[in-house]
Amino acid sequence: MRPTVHDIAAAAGVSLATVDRVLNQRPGVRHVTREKVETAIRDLGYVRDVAAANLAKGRVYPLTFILPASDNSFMHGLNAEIRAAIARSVAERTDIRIVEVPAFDPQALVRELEMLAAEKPSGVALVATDAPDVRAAVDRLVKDGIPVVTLVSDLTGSLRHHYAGVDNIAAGRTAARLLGRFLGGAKGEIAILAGSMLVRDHRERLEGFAAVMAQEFPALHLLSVLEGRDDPEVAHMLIADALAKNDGIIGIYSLGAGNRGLIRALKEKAVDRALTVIAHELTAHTRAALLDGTIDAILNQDAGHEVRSAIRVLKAKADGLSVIDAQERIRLDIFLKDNLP
Amino acid sequence: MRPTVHDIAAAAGVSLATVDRVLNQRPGVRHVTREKVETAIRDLGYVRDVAAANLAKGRVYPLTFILPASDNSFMHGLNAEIRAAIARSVAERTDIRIVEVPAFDPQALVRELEMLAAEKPSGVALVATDAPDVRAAVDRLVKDGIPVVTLVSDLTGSLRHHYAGVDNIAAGRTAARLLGRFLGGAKGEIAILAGSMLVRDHRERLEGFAAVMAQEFPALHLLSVLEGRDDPEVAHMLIADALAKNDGIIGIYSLGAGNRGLIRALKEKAVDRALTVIAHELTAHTRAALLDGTIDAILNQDAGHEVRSAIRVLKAKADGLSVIDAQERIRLDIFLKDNLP
DNA sequence: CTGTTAGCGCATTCAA
DNA sequence: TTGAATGCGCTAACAG
Repeated sequence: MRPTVHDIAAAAGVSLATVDRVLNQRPGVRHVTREKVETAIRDLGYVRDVAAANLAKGRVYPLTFILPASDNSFMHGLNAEIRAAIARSVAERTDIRIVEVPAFDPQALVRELEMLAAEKPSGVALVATDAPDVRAAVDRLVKDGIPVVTLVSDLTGSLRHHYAGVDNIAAGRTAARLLGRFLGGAKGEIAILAGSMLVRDHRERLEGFAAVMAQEFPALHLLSVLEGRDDPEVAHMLIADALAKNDGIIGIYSLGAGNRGLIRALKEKAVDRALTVIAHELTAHTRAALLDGTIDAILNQDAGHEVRSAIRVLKAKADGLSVIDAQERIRLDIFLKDNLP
Repeated sequence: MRPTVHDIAAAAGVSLATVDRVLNQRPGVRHVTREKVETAIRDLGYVRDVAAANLAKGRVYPLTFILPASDNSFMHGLNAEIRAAIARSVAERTDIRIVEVPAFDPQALVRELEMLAAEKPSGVALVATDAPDVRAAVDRLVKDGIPVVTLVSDLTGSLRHHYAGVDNIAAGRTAARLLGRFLGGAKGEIAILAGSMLVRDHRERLEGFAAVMAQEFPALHLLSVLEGRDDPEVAHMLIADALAKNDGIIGIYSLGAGNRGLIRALKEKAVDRALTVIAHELTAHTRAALLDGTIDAILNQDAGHEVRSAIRVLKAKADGLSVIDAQERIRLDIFLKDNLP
C-alpha cells in the first residue's frame, strides 16, 4: 500500500495539518519540524494523490485561450477544438474561456494580456503575435506566477513555459525537400504564398524552405514571396496573377492559410499545366484538393492535439507537476492522398 | 455547483446507499424506487465524479501487455515505453505487467490469453498474431467482460474493443506513392523486404503498396517479396544477394523490422548505385541512415503514443467511459531528414 | 508554531 | 428492500 499523509504524520511524530503545511510549502512550521517531515516523506517514498487533493480542494482550473479573430478554416478548427475541450470541462475540472482579439494586432493582444494579469486564471494559452510588447506582457504574466503556453506560433525569447505547436523551420525544410524530390531534377520557378511576414510561424517556414531549396535544389528558383494575409480572396488574386504572368512556374508552396483562394486559382488557370503544389493545414478545402490531385501534399498541425496538449501542460504547470515531453511534442503531419485521417 | 449523490438522494427522497445502488446497477431496489432515482439523475443532469469514485474504491487497474519476444529495435522501443508507463503507475492507478511470448507462435499466445481469463485483469493489450485460435481466445476474454486492445498488429474479425496501431494498408499505399514520386517516372525494378507474411500488418502494407504501384506507377516492376523474419542477418543476406543479382533495382521498400541488415547491405553493395529506399520504423539505425542519405524516407508508428493510448482506452472501457477518438488515432508518421524528432 | 476536526464526492459495510 | 454510518487521501478552517 502506498504511504499516505497519515503514515508521514505518524513517522514524523506530527499531525496531519503539519504534514500538509510542509507538503504545500505553507509558512508556520519550525525548521526542525519541517526537516523531520521532509525526511519521513523521503524515507517512505511518499507521492501525493493528486486526485484526492483536487477533490478536497474542490479545485477547478480557470484557463483562458486567446485567439486571433481570423476567418479561415484553420482558426475555425482550432476554435472548435477548444469548444470540444469546454464540453469535457466537468470531467477535467477545467473552466475554459475563449477570447478573440484582432489578428496581427500586437496592441490588442497586449491589452488582453494585461486584463488577464488582474483576473489571475490558472493558465493562459495564446496564439502569439511576435512583437516586443507582447513578449513583455507575457513575461509579466509569468512573473506573476501564471502559467503561459504559446499556441501555433511561438514567442521565442519570452518566458512562456511551453510552446504547443510544430517546429516551423522543420516544416519549411520538409516542404522544400518534398517539392524538390517530387519535381525530380526539373528546372523552373517556384511561387511562394504566405499569410504575413509579421507572424513568426510564417517567417520560419519560409526560412526553412529557402535554406533547403538553396542548398539542395539549385535548379529551382524561388520567386519573391506573395503575402495573402491568410485571406482567400487576396490569395486567389495573387496566384492567378502570378500564373498568368509567369510561364516558368512549376511548383507552389503555400505556407499560410486562405488556401481556398489558391485552389480556386489553380482550377481556373492551371488545369493544363504540370504544377506540383504543397500546402499547409488540412481543411475541407485542402483535403478535397489533395484527393483530386490539385495539391500534391499537405503539411499539417493537429489542432486538437495542440489544444489538448496546452490544457495538459497548463494544468501540470499550475500544480508544479512534470509532463511527458514526447506526448506534448506536436508533430508535423505529412498527408498524401493515401494517409488522410 | 454540479449536483452530487446527495442532491439526487434529496431530490428522490431516498438515501445515499439507494442512489449508489441504481448508479452502479446493483440489485435490491424496487422498480418504482429505481425509477424515482433515475428521474432525479436525469433532471439534475448528474455526472459521476470518476476521481472521487476511484478514491472511494481504492481502485487500481491491473493491465497486462503481451508482446512477442522479438529481438529488434522496434520491440525494444515498445517495451521501453511500457516500462515508462509502469514508472507512472502510481499516479495513474495502474498496475501493469509485461508478458513475452515467442514470436509468430499462435499457440503460445493462446495459452497466455487463456491464463489471463482466469486472472481477470482490468484489461489486456496484445500484439496479435493473426490466427483463428487467437481470435477465439480474444473473443473469449471479451465475452468474460475483459477489455482487450490490439497493439501494432490488429485482429480483424475478432471482438477486440480497439486497435492501437496505424492503418497499415494506408502505410503501404503511402510508401508506394512516395517511392513512385521520388523516382519521378523512371523505369526499373523494386525490391520488397518484409518480415513475414504471417503477420497481418506486413501483409496489409504489402497489399497497399502493390495496389498503388500497379495503378499509378506501371513503369516500376515489383520483384517478389523477400521474407527477412525481422532478423538483421537474414535481411542482410537477402538484400545483398538481390542487389548482386539484379542490376535493374532502383528502389527498395522495407516494410518490416530488422533494418540494420538492410542498411549494412546498402552500404556494402550500393554506394555507387542510385537507389531510392523507404523503410518502416524510426530507430537509431534507420535515423542514422536517413541522415546520411542511405534511406530516403521513414514511415513510423509512435510506440509511446500506442502504449499511452492503449492504457487510456483500457481504463475507459473498464469504467464504461468513452474516449476521444481523434486522440486515440495512431497516425502514420512520415520522416524525411528535415523533420526528425 | 502545532493539532483537532470536519468535509470533498463516492462506495461500502452493517443494521433495520 | 432501504438507510445510517464510516472511510478513501487530502485540505482547510479553527483552536490551542
